[in-house]
Amino acid sequence: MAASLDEVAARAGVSASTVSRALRDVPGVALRTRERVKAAAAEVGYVSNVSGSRLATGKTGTIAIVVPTAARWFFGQAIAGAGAVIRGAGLDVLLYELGDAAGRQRLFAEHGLRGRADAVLVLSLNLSGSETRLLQQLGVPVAVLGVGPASFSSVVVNDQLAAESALRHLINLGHEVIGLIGIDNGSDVTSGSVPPIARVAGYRAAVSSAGMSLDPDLEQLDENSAAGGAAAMTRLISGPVMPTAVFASSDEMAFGALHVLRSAGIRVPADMSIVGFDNHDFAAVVDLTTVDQNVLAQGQAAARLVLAALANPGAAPTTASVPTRLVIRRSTAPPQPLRRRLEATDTTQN
Amino acid sequence: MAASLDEVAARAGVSASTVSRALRDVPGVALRTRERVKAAAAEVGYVSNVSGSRLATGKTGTIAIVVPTAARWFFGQAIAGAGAVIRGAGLDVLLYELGDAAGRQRLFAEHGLRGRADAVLVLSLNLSGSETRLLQQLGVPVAVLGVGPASFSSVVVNDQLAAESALRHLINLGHEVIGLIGIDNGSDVTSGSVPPIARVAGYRAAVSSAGMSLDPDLEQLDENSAAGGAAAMTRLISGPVMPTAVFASSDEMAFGALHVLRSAGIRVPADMSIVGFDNHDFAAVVDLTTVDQNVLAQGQAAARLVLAALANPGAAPTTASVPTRLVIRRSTAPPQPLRRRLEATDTTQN
DNA sequence: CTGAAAGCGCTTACAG
DNA sequence: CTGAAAGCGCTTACAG
Repeated sequence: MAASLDEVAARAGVSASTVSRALRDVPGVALRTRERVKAAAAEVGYVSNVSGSRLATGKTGTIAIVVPTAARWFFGQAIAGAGAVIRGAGLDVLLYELGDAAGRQRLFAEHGLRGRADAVLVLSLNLSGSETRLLQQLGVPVAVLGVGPASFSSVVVNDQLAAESALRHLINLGHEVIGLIGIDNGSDVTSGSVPPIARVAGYRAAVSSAGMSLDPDLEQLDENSAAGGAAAMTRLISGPVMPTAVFASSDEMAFGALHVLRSAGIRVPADMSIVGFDNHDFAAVVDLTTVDQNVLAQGQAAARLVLAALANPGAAPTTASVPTRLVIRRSTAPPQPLRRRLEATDTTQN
Repeated sequence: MAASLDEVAARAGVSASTVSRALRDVPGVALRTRERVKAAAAEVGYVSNVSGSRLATGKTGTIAIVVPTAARWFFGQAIAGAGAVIRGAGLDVLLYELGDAAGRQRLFAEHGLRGRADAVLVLSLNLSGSETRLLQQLGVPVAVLGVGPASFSSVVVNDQLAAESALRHLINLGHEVIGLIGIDNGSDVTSGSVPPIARVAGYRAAVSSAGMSLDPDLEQLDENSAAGGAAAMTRLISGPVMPTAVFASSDEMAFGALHVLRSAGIRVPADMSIVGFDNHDFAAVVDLTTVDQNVLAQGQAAARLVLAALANPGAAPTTASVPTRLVIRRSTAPPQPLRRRLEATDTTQN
């Protein structure tokens, strides 16, 4: 059904070699010849057979994106960002979702990627030593989104500093008892490796340097989801010491936390301030003060890194850093004087 | 660097043909020979070169998923569902995000898909006649998620019936003035084709058959996002007639609407009931009554359809229907008696 | 600037 | 059950 190179050659009255060269715009073909060939190709609706050219060139024209799942906000954004850059460069994207531990094992152990892509982009996965080795054995450029092995280019965000700035905002507002809702990745492959530790470190650093003491009861970890955030906030507001402000390590967790506060009659920000992390699409809708990390831009940057490595195979791996910024909305305010807080609490208990 | 078929053949002391047959588990190879070949392949770490086999067989071992963007909840779910089924069948997924109108044009007009995949899965796109024709000319099975041309298999949801059931719930609760927040896709390619019209039709059918009259002021369309939902709800509560309940055509719109109600001091469900559509991950968190449409399952079903078409090329296109169900949460309740409503409104205005 | 030929790494009738 | 040979549709030195 599809026309072949030879048909175009016959129609244009040249050899297949010339057709090949003319159509790919490689230099060394007379302008008139090139035009004649292109016209002939258009007439028969010729489309180059990718399998043929891949075999001949050894290039697949494809970049693999490896991701825990496409079904979560963060990864959807990252895929979209990286995908746009990749397609902009004329390459295809092959999407590998790990799904679960078995899927992860399968992809890495069984050479699932071998020969299928010219480069691979790993999004937010804590790569094990053996996984890193398997990726290296692929013999193609690899870039990662998030902290990765030194042998790969990477795109990072300074999570600790970003968390510190969020905390400082709370501290400058006058808060003296600040809780943390942190991410506990557990063994869930789909949760990726949103650097939870760096954000906790930022919380602790800011709290300590403000002269406040760290209290384990004020640090509640849970799974990175609205439900996890709700559970963590429930523990905070029923714990031994009630914070006047909370830093949540992700917006999704903050959303769940906000809901618990609302159900409990605890007003935001009057009775409790809350800051998230992400600047998720819904953060603006619920007026959540949050740390913006432009995930789309991170995906784009990662794709550019891998494209650069493809263009310049010898180059050393580089690390690109995407800036974050605090977005102030209406979920943060100075703490209320104690009396008003108690009154508000009484009202709630009616 | 990678070992070739011939190396394995030499090592196992057989011909390349036999290696090829043995490794792919095609019948007609002596058991002992097969084992010897597999052992030799394992020893040299042989991995079949996909370009070579693709050219020889004409099969790519790949299914293309065409989607407006991976950066929206609905499509992330659908990609994950379809992807799991496709990978389960041992095939790769090639992801084509349209991005914008230009990207859409490029993919369809420039034979972007030709020869790259054994089948294509189109997720929620209103295909034009020429796009349909171009897909047919690909000569591979095509399946769509959502309403599509009769020549392709499709997975649908009965949007009208689902909307009607949501409305009936509101009507049975005693609501007599019910607003609609509908989806206005406009010209945004990334919004896909969530069948907005069918949901509006369901709203109208239920309202009419309950003996209530349709009022254009009660139908507010906007873009399918939290911001759009917020804008539409703002118009509803500042319009000539104040509804006691609202049906939102998507959960994202409902989230925005809920936020506006909260800001306005209109209590849900005491002063206003609201039903969404999707059963988005966050719906449970905000206690939103909604129509569950299992998008993951829709993606899986679409992938199964395309796999079936691949296995049985002659078969006629089929349509699979994924059931929806109303999930009752705490955003719906009977309307308050008029007096209490007025009191509540007064309080708000203080 | 152009063409004939070899080759990319497999698979598959065909023959034995 | 096994092997030699042709072929899948391109690209690319090489020669002219």
